[in-house]
Formats: sequence, structure tokens, C-alpha cells
Amino acid sequence: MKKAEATRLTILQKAFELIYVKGYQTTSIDDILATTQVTKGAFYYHFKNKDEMGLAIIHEILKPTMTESFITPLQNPGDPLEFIYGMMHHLLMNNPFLKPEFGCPASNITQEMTPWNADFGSAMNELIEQWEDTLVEVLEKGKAAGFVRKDVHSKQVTIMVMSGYWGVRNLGKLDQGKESYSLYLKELKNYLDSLK
Amino acid sequence: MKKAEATRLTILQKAFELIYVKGYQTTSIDDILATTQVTKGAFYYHFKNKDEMGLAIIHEILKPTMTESFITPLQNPGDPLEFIYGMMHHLLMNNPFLKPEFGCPASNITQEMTPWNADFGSAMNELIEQWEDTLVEVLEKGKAAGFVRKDVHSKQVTIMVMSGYWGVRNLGKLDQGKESYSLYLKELKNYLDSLK
DNA sequence: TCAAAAACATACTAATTAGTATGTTTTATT
DNA sequence: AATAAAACATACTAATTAGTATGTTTTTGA
Repeated sequence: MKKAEATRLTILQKAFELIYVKGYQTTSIDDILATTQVTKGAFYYHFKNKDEMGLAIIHEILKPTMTESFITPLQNPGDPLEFIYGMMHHLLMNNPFLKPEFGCPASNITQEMTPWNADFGSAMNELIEQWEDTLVEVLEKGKAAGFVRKDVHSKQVTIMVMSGYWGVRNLGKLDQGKESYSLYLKELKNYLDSLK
Repeated sequence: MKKAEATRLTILQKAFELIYVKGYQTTSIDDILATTQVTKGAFYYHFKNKDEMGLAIIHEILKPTMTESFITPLQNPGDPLEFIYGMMHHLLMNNPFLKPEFGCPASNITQEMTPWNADFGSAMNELIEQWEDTLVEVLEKGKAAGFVRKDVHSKQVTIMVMSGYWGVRNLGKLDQGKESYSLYLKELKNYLDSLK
């Protein structure tokens, strides 16, 4: 990788972590410069302004990460209900990057930015629609393969699952540990069983 | 009401609306002064600093509002599953104050403030525990009265319902209207039916 | 009614912010 | 090696921020 490209990527990655922890608006350019050891001249060489960097983070960091977490594992066949539960369990209990006290990066950005920046809104909408479409698709396949009842409404279930995940990621901020996560996962299992 | 008390209440109410729309950190004292027509001297007479005002909003505005919305209606007997569905439907579809693009005030504050201000965290935790306890209680009564299956785990269901609500309030920010709300409510109905 | 306290008003400060102006250094191309 | 462009560095600016200092007005209780 070229050196300049490495600088740009460092900024995006470190800024993403800072924003995950502190929020977008309260992460200052100077914060980013301090943790990356990049100077202001270099920063503004790579990005026109802060928002351009923010959108680049969504497209170049968040989107690939979510594709890797949600879309790619989906290529496997088998019971989609098992698959969905396993994905949620892994995300909530095993993912080493995501901390209960800081929630879900995508959820955080949506909550903070969407009402006031249409570009952030449509960028996040793309991500979420990709996730949504993938879940609907896998549920439909599951219906065809007999894993899921035929009268199940895949999109409704998808919204239920995504909402639950984002919600518990936020509820969990009020815990000390992962109690809410555990309770949520147990009930998610019951719910998914009811779709068989 | 005394005039000074009225000033204080105006600040809390208008600041609450501003924070709901703009977020806590990005709502400036000057914003609040401009919309309330209160001067800085008056503001700092009533509140030691911004955070004291924020906590007062939680305790004196948010908490009573939530009690009125979630706790009081709960005194009625009858089917708790019907009751929960009705409450969610009303909150999502009919509440005139809450707008899809701005989400849920309690959820917003939790997401923004909890990781960085322990006082906000424990204040919000109080609210949520109150809501949680109420839902658990009503579900237990429902089990006793035969409305809910005996093997249902009330706290798990409660976490599922609260997470779903907070999550769909955030998902809904990406919609133009209330599509996600409608889909969520339909599936919530299916889910609650599975607890009968 | 009249002083003391409560309530409010105005002008300021110091820190932080995103962004710019104007450089110097590094890299790539001939 | 020479040169132009790319990449980075430093010093600044103007706006905004929470909070303070120092007043004036209004209310209250003896």
C-alpha cells in the first residue's frame, strides 16, 4: 500500500474507533490528529471536511465490516433460524471489538446523525437495507426448505430481529455487564422457535 | 406557581424539546436561552451547570412523563398482552409529541450520555428499571390470571419488548414515515400471541 | 415600608472548535 | 538529476462554547 493511502486509512480507522466511543459530534478533528499522529495539513489533504471523513468511514470501514459480519456468513445453507440466533449470539457475546458500554457503532451513528444530516442518513440506510434484504432472503429460503413456517412474514421478522438487536445494544449500556444481552438472547431463541 | 418556579420549568421543558431534537451535547446553553428568552444570569441562578440541568430534565420531565405513559395505565387489570400491544401501538402510531425522525428521548439520552456520565447513566437506569419492573409485574399477574402461559419468562419478555421498542425507534429514523413501526407492530402481535 | 434575600440581566473570559493560509518535504516522472 | 505534483507540516483565524463577575430589579418578611 502506498504511504499516502496508509495515512488515509489510519485516519479512518482511528477516527472510527474514537467516534464509536465518544460519538461523532464530540470527536474533534484535534482528537483524531492526536491519536493518529497525523497533522492538520495531512488531514485536510485527504478530506475536504469532517463530514466527508464521516461518510468515508461509513462507506469504507462500517460497510465492509458489516458485509463481512452479516452478509458473507449468509452464503451457508441450512436453518436460517439457527443462523440468525448464532449471528446474534456471536455479535453480542463474543465479538471482541464491540463493548456493551459503547453499544453498536451503526446504531450510534444512526441515532446521532440521521435527523440532521441527510447524507449520513442515506449512507446508513444503504447499510441497513443490505442487512434487511439479506435476512429476508435467508428467511425465504428457509421457508422453501421447510425450516420456517410458510405463513411467517419474513420482512416483519427481519424488522423484529434488527430492532431487538439495536435496542438491546442500547439497553445494555445501562448494565454493568451483559445481563440484558443474555436475557434477550434466551427470549430471541423462544421467539425464533415459534417461527418453526 | 411562583414566577421563579415557572422560569425554571420553562427552561426544563424547552431544553428537553431541544435536546430531543438536537441531542444533549449539541444543544448549547445559548440555544436554550434563545428559545426560552431567559438570560444567562437566570439560567445559572437555577442550575449550577449544564449537567445539573440535564439531570433535572430526567428527574422532573422524563420520569413523570414515562410514569404517566407506562406505569399509571398499568393499574388496569385484564390481558397484559393486549395491554402491552396497545401501549406500543399508541406510543409508535399516535403519540403526538414523538416524531420518527427524532426517535425516543429516553433512548437518545441513554445512547449519547450513558458511556460518559455515570450520573446520567444511573438516572436513566432508574427509569428503565421502573418500566421493567412494571412490565414484569403485569406479566406475572397475567400468568396468574391465565392470560399468559405459565412457562413464559416475564423478564426475558420484558427485555424483548423494551429492546424492540428502542430499536425500532432508531430504525425508524432511516424511514421517511412509519413503515418500520407498522411492520414491527404486526410482528410484535404475532410474538405476543405466541405467549398465550 | 424597608431592608435583605431572591431572581434576573449584561458583559466578559478562557478554552475549544472546524477550517484556512502558507509554507516545506517527499515522491514520481522525465 | 531536475522538476512538478503529491503529501504533509505549522501557524493562524473566526466562531462557538460553558461558565463567571458584577451588576440591577423584583419579591418577601419583619
